[in-house]
Amino acid sequence: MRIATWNVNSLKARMAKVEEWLSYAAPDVLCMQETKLADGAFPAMAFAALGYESAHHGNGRWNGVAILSRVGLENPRSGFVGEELGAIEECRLLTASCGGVEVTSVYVPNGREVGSEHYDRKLEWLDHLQQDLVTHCAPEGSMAICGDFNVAPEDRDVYDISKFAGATHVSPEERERFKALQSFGLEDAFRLVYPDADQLFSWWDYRAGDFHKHRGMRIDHILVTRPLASRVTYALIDREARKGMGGERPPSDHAPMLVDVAIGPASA
DNA sequence: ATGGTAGCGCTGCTA
Repeated sequence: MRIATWNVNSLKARMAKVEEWLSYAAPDVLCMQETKLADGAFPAMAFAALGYESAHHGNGRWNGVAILSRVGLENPRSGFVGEELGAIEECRLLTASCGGVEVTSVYVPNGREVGSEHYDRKLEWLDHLQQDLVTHCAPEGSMAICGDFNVAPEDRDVYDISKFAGATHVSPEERERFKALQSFGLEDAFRLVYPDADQLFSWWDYRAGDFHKHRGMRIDHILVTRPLASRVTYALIDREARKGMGGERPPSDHAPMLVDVAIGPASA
């Protein structure tokens, strides 16, 4: 089974690129973030025509998460467990059962600046995610939590740690919470395949030519429980998909990431 | 170089 995640930065602006990417990357499951769509505007029919069932959770202007699956999609549910109408999670969390795997599409708050109220909300949001996992999920099951975590787990996951002094995405508090997810029983699928690779990124600022200067961060992750981790055969951050073509605008500030797990109908 | 770009949507916010 090929599981992928992509922060598309507006599905409305990116639909053609997403369809193109589906056709050549051929994931069985794709988690998207920042669709920036209301549920009623989500192009479920277009994805169905490509063979994908889908679920979407969005309010419109900001955030918005989705799951596409061509190996079945059952029991979609959004938000934190027991939460009233997404008051805390803000259309950033969606889970569904896809081909025997509990798949979550997650878009963690950015945090803006360390010490700001937005930063505090980011930490609280990550605590909520952890609490839901501990209370309602079993690490011995088959789970994949995929998305934009807005956390670079290690110094080697940013282009120059000295440029990030006091910045979000690398603070000890954020990294502690990322490690807590791992302690629950979730493994960073990228690191299973590339334990020694440095300077491989999933996001580059649109500004100042950062992409072409290789100034990025690895903040998009696929975390898998051990039954899946033991069957991971391949992983890739598709940097090519971040390039603009022939002077076009770049497709998103994030590259898609995928992982192959040797289970299910599409196993390698 | 405390700059810079993209998306939404029409003013400034979010990233």
